[in-house]
Amino acid sequence: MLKETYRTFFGTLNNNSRLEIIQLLRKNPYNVTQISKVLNMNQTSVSHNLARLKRCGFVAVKNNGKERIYTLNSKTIKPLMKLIDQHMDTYCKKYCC
Amino acid sequence: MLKETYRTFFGTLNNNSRLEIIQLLRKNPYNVTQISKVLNMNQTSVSHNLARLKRCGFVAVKNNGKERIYTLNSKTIKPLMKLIDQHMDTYCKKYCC
DNA sequence: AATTTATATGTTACTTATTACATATGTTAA
DNA sequence: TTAACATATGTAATAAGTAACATATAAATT
Repeated sequence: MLKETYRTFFGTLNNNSRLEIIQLLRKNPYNVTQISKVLNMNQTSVSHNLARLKRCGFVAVKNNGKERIYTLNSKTIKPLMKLIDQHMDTYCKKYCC
Repeated sequence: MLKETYRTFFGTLNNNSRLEIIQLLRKNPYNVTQISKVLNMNQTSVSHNLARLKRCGFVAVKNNGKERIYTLNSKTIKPLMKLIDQHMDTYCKKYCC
């Protein structure tokens, strides 16, 4: 059902840890340990959150030996985040928060 | 803080009632009672949710006598929803849900 | 000015999500 | 083949969000 798909989509984005991961991956691809260290999150939390991001097509992963390198979806999520930043610049200073 | 702004933004979208309201307002502006009837939600719930949507710049409101007519932000939220629909079309059938 | 209609707000029981623990799996190197 | 490193998954206490009640405000009609 469409409604549930939206919920999965936005539920995925509505989380500090996942947003921090997304912001990091906007710059560069990283593996789990790197994300974990840079963001000062424990590894299991990073893995759980990456699993959810992957399930929704926000990130893709490729294996490199024992590492797994995560990349942000540049076709849809990168431009989406840009559009959202624009909305926040224009509206969220006045109305939100 | 930026992180909190994102949370407010996505938290607003991560809710069935508010998503239904947004989908309805993508078609047309409506007043509270109309939204309430069409979506079969109680009025207080609709008002609470519209208040949050307004706080974040998702909707605008104008008074018409005792009615208040709510309009979806056509500059940012309409195109945003379109982009999200595109992402879901491409990725969410395979990965999500 | 009292009544009706339209909308907004305060509060709380209940539902849902998150985080972090313990632990499992998978890969490489000695 | 076992030790070490990298990542994933199951589970549960805790934290956060939701819905719906009661009630307040505001405009128009009588």
